[in-house]
Amino acid sequence: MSPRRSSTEAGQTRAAILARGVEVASVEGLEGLTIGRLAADLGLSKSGLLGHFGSKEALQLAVVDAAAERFFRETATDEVGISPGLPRLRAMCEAWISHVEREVFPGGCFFTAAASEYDDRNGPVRDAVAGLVGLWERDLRLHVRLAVADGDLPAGTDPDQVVFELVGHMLALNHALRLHRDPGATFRARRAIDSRLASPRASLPTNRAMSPVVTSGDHRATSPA
Amino acid sequence: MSPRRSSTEAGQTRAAILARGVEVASVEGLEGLTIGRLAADLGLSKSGLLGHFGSKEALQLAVVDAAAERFFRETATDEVGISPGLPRLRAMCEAWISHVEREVFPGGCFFTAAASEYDDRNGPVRDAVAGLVGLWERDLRLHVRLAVADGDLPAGTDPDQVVFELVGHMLALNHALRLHRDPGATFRARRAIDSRLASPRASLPTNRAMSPVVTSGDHRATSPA
DNA sequence: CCTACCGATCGGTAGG
DNA sequence: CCTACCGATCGGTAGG
Repeated sequence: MSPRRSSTEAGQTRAAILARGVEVASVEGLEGLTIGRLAADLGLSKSGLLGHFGSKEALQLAVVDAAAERFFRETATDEVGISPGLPRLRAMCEAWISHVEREVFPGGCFFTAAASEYDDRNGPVRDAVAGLVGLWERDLRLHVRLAVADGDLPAGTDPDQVVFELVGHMLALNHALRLHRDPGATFRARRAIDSRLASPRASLPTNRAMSPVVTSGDHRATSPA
Repeated sequence: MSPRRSSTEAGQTRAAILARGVEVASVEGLEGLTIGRLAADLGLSKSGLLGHFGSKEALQLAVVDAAAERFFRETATDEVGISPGLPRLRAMCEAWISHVEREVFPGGCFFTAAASEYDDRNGPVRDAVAGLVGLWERDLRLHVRLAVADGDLPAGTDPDQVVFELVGHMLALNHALRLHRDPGATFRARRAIDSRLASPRASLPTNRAMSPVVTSGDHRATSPA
C-alpha cells in the first residue's frame, strides 16, 4: 500500500534512514549497522531501504557523510564572530567537548569510534573516515599556526605537536566518558586544553599590554619559526 | 583421524586458538572474531574449536585475558630495577609506546580497539575490558602519586589529571599510527609525555642538588596535597 | 516502495 | 577432536 513514493517523499525517507543510521552506527559500529535491522527500525523492507543506496558499503559511506555534516554543524565556530587563531582554537576544542557532553551522537564521538573500527582496514569507508578526521585536524592546525603568528602561542611552537596533544585530550575525554562513564573527565579535558593553550603573555602582563587585540581576519604570519 | 587428544595436546591447541584469536581480534575486533573463520585459520572444525570454550562470549573473554597477559608481559617494568615513582612512570609510558611501535598486536593497542568497540555495550566482555584498562590506569596513578611524594612532580599535582593527559597522549599515538599511518607521531608522543613529566627541579638546579636520589621502595607520601 | 527469494555465514547442538 | 546438522540472519537480486 506504499509503493512508488514521490521524489520529495523519497528524499525524506532517505534522510530518515541516514539519521537513524548515524545513531545506530555511533553505538554499534558501521559494520554492526545491518540493513535488516535498520529497515526494521524504520518500518521498511530490506530491499526498500537498499534501493536508496545500492549496497551496504554505499549506505555506510552515506552514513559517514551524514555524520560529518552533523559533526561540522555542531562544532561550527566560524559564523559567530570568533577571531581566527587562539580564540577559534579554544572555541573548536570547547565545541568538541560540548558535542560529546551533549551526546550529539548517542555513542560519543562518531569519528573516534569509526576511526578505531576502520583504521586497520582498506577501502572507501576507511578513506572517507580518515579524510574527514584529517579535515578537522587540519583546521585545528591552521588556527594553531595563526595563534603562533599572533604571538598567542610561543614562537617556535610546532603546530603538529599542539594538534597531537589537543587531539589526545579529546580522545582521552571520549575514552573516560564512554568506557569509564566518568563525567569528571570533562573538567580534566578542559583543564588539559587550557594549560596546553595557556597564553605565554598571560604571565607576562607587560608584554600583554603591548600586544594588539586581534579582531580582524587578517592573519598573515609576520615571523614564522 | 585426530580425535580425543591428550590434555597437554588440548592445552596447546587452546593456546594456539587464543594466540590467533588475539591477532584477529586486534585487527577485526572482538565481534569480527568469528568461530568459523578462526577454526579455518587453524585447521579445526567449528565445533572442535567451540568445545574449548563453550560459547562465543566465553571465547571472547578468553581472548581478552590472553591479550591482557601479553600486554602486561610486554609492558612490565617492575622486574628490571626501575625505581617506583617518576622513573617507573616514564618506563611504563615508554613500554607502552614501544609495544605499539613494535606492533606486538598487529592492529595496534588491543585494548584501545576493544574499549572503543565495547564502550557503549553492557555485559561481561565490556566489564573485562574496562577492568583491565582500569588496572593499567590505576598503576599509572600510583606512580604519579609516588612521583609527587618524591618531589619529582610538583606538590599539589592532581594524579587523575596527569593520568588523563598521559592516556590521551597514548591514545593520540595509536590514533595517528593506525588511522593516519604517521610514524612521526611516535616522536610527538615521546615529546608530549616528556614535557608533561618534566621534573620541576630540572630548571631549579639548586633544589635538585639537595633532593635525595630515590632508589629504595619506601614511598610513603610525606606531604600529600 | 513491496514480496519472494538466493547462497553464504552466523553461533550453536547432537552424537559420536 | 570430528561430521552432520539446526534456525537465524547476513548482503543482495528478481520482478513488479
